Amino acid sequence: MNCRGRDMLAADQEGPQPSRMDTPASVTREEADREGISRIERLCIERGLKMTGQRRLIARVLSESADHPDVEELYRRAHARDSHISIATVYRTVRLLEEKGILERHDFGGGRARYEPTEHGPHHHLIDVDTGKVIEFADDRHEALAREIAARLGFELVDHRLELFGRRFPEPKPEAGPPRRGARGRTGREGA
Amino acid sequence: MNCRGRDMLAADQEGPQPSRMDTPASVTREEADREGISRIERLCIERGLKMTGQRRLIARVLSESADHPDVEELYRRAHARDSHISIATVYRTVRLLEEKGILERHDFGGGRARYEPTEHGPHHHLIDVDTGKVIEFADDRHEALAREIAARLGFELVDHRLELFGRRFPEPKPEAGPPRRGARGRTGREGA
DNA sequence: GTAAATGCAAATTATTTGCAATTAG
DNA sequence: CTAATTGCAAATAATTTGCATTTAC
Repeated sequence: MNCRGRDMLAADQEGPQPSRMDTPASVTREEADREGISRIERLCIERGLKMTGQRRLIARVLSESADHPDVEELYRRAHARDSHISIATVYRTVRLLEEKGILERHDFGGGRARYEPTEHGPHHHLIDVDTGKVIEFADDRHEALAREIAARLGFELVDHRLELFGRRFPEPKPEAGPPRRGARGRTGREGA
Repeated sequence: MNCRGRDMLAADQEGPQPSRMDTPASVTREEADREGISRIERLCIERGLKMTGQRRLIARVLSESADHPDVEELYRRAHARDSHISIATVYRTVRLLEEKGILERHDFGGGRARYEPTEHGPHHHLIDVDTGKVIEFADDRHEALAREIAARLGFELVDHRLELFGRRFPEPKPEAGPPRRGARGRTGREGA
C-alpha cells in the first residue's frame, strides 16, 4: 500500500519528450535496420555471439532506444513484437552485452538498473526540479576535472556520474501558480 | 544544499577501520554524547519523534559513524550493543530519518542503499569500485562549472551531485576479474 | 489511554540460476 | 554435433509490511 521510492520509473525522454523518439519507423535511430541488421546486432556478431531470434530482437530494440530503459521496459518492448521471449533472457542478454562492453548499466536509482548502448559519449543529466524531466548534456571540461580530482585522490577514474538539479530560468512568479514543493528525491531510489 | 567549499579531503573509514567508538566519551565525534544525547537523537526529538530504546540506539550509532553504512552494517553495529533490535526496525528508522531530512540516502552501487547524516557540508563522493569504500571531497572549480553548465542549459542550479567511481592506482589486475559479478555497480558484499 | 513503534514472519521487488529442451554455428 | 541459449520456475537478496504486542508521551 505504499511503495516507497518506486514511484516514477523511466521518466526519461519517454512519451512526453519531444526528443527524437518519434521519428518514422524508417530511420528509427541512425540507420537502425539498414538491411535487417541493427547496430547492436552487428556488434554482437563482431564479438562472436550466437544470434538467436530473441537476442536479435533485443539488439534491435536497444538500437532503436534513445532513452535508458530498464529490463522490464526492454522486455515490454521486445515482447510486444515477439511474445516468444522471456524476461530471464532479457536479463541474461543485457548482462552479457554489458560484459561485452556493448551496453552500459546505469544506477539511476529507482531500484532498477537501466541500460543504454555505449558510445553515446560521456554525458550526464540535468533534472528539472519542477517537472522531473531529464536533459542530457556533455561537457569536456567536466570530464577532465573529474579525472583530475580522482587522480589527486589517488584513483584512476573508472566512471562518474554528475547530476544537476535546476530550475528553468524565467522563474515563475510566486503569485500565479501553486508552488510544487520538493520535486527532488533524496539521493537514491527514485527519479530517472 | 548549495555548494561552495574549500578543497577538503576527508577520507572515509569503512569496515576495517578501528573507528573512534572507543575514544574517551569526551570528544567522541564532535560532541556525540554530551550528556547522553547524540546529535541525531537531538534532531529526532526536535522533530517530535518518539524516542524508543532502539531508536535511540540507532541514532547514537549513526552519530558515531563517520562513514556511509548500509542497513545491514547499521544493524550489526546496533545489535552488537543491544540485541533487542530487529533489522526491520533499522530499515524503518532509516527510512523515517531520511524522510525527516536527518539522513541522506546514497546509491553507491552494490545493491544496497547507504546512509549518512546530512549536513556534512557540501561534498561529493569517490567510490572505490574494488572495495566499496567511499572518500569524500569538495572542489570549488567543480561547483563553478556545474553552475555554468546549468546556466548554459537555461537553468538555475538548485543542487547537484557528483560521484566518481575509481580504482586505486596500482591496478590490481588487467583482465580476468576476480569477482564473478560485474566489476562495477554490483559490488557484491564487502562489509561497508 | 492512544497513537506510534517493534518483532517476526510473510510478502514484494529486482535479479539470478538450475535444468531440461532447443538451436546456432 | 556440440556448446551456447532459452524458458520456466524456484532461489536469492534487499527491503517492506501485516499484525498482534509493547511503549513513549
